[in-house]
Amino acid sequence: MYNMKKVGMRGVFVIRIEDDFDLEKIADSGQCFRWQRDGDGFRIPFRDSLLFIRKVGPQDYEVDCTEEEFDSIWRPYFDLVRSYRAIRGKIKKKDDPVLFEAAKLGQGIRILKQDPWEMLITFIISQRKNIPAIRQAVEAVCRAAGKKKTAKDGTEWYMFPSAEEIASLSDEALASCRLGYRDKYVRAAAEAALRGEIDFRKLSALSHEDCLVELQKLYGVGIKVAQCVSLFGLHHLDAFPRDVWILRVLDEVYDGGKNYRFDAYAPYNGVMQQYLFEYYRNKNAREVSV
DNA sequence: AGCCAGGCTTTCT
DNA sequence: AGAAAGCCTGGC
Repeated sequence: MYNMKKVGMRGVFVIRIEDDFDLEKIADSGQCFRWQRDGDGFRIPFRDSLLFIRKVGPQDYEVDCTEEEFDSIWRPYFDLVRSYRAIRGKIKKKDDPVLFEAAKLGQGIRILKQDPWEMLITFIISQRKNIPAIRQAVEAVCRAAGKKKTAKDGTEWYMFPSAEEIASLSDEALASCRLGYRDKYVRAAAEAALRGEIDFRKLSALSHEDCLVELQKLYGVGIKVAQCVSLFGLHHLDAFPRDVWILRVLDEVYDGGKNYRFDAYAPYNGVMQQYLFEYYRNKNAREVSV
């Protein structure tokens, strides 16, 4: 899938990625809310690691970690063992011209393998918020409850807080994150995790459908949030979150969803959802701004 | 049982 | 002012 070559500096090397991979599109795709633009690259927090990555050639990316760290942490995170070009190739223009166009514009999007706990809290917070507001709220929770870290180059950042750390916040401290009515959902999820009522090690052994049932037992978690956690946190690539944009495109293009061919794209409907989401959101944004 | 309206906090455009 | 990657509650 990719070749690697060192460029000399300690803990810095260049990786070649010969598949769909577009940092800008992934950053804007609404699946990750903590990526930070930094110069011509991105700083990406994940568990207790922080990666700086920037594009240095058509398929070449400089990363500030060791090869071992890239292989063990970041290759799975970016899902580089899978070919998204091949998934995109399943879409035929004659079968579905809208999805074909969406996938062409969305080429480079991947489904990241993110931390399921972080995804649960993040998508609880996302309810009725736009993306900039989600970023702000998630970062506030990290600052309030997460461990402070200092990267090799001195950059300070905060880990996403554990269930224990969130549960131990006072009402005042949680309220200062300004989550609005969602703060009681966040606290309930943290307390459920402490009681063992939600355990992602057990959840990862279940089918996508069983995951949805388990996740929806949590207060404040409905079908939309459950699908997002399943797709972005548990990497069930057939999960198909229906947000307002997807409901809109299913209604307007696929006759309420009847004409969208889920069977044809299984088990990758979640990838298709990302193409449709980006395409329709950007299309609408352009129309509004004109 | 299953559907639907109303309400909810805050931020961004 | 209206919309924003929704969900809960109560009433039919």
